[in-house]
Amino acid sequence: MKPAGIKGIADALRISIGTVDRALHGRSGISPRTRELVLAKAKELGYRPNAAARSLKLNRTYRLAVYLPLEHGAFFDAIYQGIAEACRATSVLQLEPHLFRYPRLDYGDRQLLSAHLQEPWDACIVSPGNPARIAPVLRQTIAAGTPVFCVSTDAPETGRIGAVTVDAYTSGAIAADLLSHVVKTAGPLAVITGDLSTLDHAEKVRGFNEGLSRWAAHLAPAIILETHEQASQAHRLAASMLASRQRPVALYVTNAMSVPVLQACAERGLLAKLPLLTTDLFPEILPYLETGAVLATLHQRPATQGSLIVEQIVRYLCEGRLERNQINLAPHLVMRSNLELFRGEVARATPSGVIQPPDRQRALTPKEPRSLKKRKL
Amino acid sequence: MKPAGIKGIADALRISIGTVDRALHGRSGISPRTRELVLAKAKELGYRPNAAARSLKLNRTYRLAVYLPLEHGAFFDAIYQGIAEACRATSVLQLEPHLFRYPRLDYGDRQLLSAHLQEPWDACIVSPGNPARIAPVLRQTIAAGTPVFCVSTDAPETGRIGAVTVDAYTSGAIAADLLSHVVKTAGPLAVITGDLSTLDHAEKVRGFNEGLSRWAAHLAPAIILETHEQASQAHRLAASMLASRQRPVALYVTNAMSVPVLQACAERGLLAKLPLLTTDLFPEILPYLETGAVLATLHQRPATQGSLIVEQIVRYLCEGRLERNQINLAPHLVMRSNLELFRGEVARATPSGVIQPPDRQRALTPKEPRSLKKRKL
DNA sequence: GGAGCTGCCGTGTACGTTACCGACAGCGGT
DNA sequence: ACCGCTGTCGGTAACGTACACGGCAGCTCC
Repeated sequence: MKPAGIKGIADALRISIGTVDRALHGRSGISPRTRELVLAKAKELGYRPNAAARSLKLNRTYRLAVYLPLEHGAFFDAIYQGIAEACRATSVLQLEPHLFRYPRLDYGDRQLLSAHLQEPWDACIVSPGNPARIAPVLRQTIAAGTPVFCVSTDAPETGRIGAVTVDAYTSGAIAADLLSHVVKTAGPLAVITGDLSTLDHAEKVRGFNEGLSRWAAHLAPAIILETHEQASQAHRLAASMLASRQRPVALYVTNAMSVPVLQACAERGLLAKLPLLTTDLFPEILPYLETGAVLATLHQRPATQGSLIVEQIVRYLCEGRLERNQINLAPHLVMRSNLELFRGEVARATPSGVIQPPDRQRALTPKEPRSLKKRKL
Repeated sequence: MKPAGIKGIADALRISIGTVDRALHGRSGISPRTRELVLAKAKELGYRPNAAARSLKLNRTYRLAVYLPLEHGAFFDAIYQGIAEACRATSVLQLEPHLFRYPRLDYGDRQLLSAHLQEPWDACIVSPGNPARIAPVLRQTIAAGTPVFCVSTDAPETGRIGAVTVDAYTSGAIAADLLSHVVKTAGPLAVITGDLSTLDHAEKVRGFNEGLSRWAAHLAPAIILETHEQASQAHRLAASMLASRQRPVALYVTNAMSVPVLQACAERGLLAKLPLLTTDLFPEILPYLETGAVLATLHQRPATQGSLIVEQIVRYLCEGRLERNQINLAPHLVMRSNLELFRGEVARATPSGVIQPPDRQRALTPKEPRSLKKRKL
């Protein structure tokens, strides 16, 4: 009826629970024959370890290393908020998150991870902006015994245990889908993105373009502008594009550079005229959403991603494996009509964009020259 | 540093753990003075009961009564799927959900709940279609010691412990928001709804109308059609409306009666012409979404609601209270562009629309005459 | 004044698991 | 024959909590 415990197996085989424990957990000091017998009986009786008893016995705090970039502060702050919140809410075992931040999406993560290779972390969370670049270090970390979990972006080929992402391709496709219905006049569309060498942005652009070609034959293919994550450049590019002869009929901003772009629109009096789609939800964008100047923003639900990855970690630490090792979330479409429901998720981050845990916080200072950013990938 | 256990309090006061236990759990056999001392020390030391030890000690299965209507089968099936899934996934304590179904949203729930008043349920989940009508029974249930949780719709004035809902008003508002951008030609809008006496539908219509007046001055106020949850009537009403002189320029279906309405549209060759918004995600609607005949559907995330309410129950059973007793979810907007991400959530329900747990399943047969539906409320 | 009762409190056991200690057989070496 | 070593297994304390049981005062009552 009910699944037998370790004692049930021991009684059924007339051996001691110590032997059963050795067999089930691959410990040494047991003959291969006995191990086979125990494992067979365990499967027969449907053994499921009692998580409560286990976490009671080995009552330790699990140390969780979280590596997030300082770039896109508000977004990654919200991810860490979700992580910390979930760690606090977990009742079955106590998790202690430690945050480490590095300067940019594509630089600094490897140094931090390498430095921690010898330390006894129970799990670590990374956000691999450039999966291929960081893969070797992740493989080393896994080989050293620390399970790796990915959030926001994924690196599946490294053997990471679990991942929570939002589908970047779908984000782009949704943007195209919406604009295909809203934009009736023919004309070019514009995509303002960060850096196409970043997987996330490339996927969004791909989804947007494929969506356009499928659903919006009346619209010209999109103009792609790369801001390289600099506000001044974003403003300059947007302004010059809006002043040009080939003015776009709608805009889609795939990164957090919405505000300078919106300012450029406002300067030319196009705020109410031009359908605008943005990405993420942060305080500065709220007024634009409320007035309808921004049609919708593609909310990547960072807090949800953070709490889900912790949920995966808990499950992995308890059961030793994951049935679904990748969770692909749908981005939420936030508009003036449902904005109220998301107010709780915005602007809970610290103003500075840096979260300082009381115990240990190390932020790497950028020493590597900027030119190293261009890699062969 | 770390929160003290029951032993820590006992040592600090130089008394036994038995006495501390009596004080903390309000048991008899302790003097008021000692109890005060213990409670004060517990607060001072920041006592947090060890969930693992507790659930190990009282290693019982909690019995969970789930009351859901047979009407709108697919939707409530999905809620139960979410509940059952979450019960299985809970490692800290074992939950055993028992499903009871009653014929209609507005009839049959009271009888089931009344009949169970004397039974020892550890918690129950209800979906109060008409909160005012069922409130007395819920109050009785709570008074009898069974904590009540609401899903899909809420009855906050009854003293229920927790609730998970999607914001019906926002669903309507989102529909209006979308149509305000998509529909450029002036004309009336049509809302096909169930029964305006149901709170859920009334709220959606209210949200839709207020959204229209705020954001779509160019569109005439909506025509409201009540289907009373009958497919034939839905088809008839939609067909006659589409044939009338005042043909609407867009449709919004707030209940699960989309398919007959869509068929009526198809019969008049309006499928590609008329912007259509629907509610919920079920297998029959998938082709319409794929082709773009349905612009978007407002997915009320029944599985998510189910798993979240179980999460609330677990938290309540472990900690004795809830910090947030109401969770208001945002509906997901499912369109052709993000449909793929939701395929896993659709059509996992049993074909008959009735889930039969192996042990005990009682479905009330409708005996009460239909006329009783009209109550003074 | 002892029996019986009540109020208050300490002690012990059990929950299922992990980790460690020690028992015991078998073996080779001295 | 004794020692030491290895491989295999049994036994058991302990994790923090819940709860039953028993003890010890103080009291009443015949």
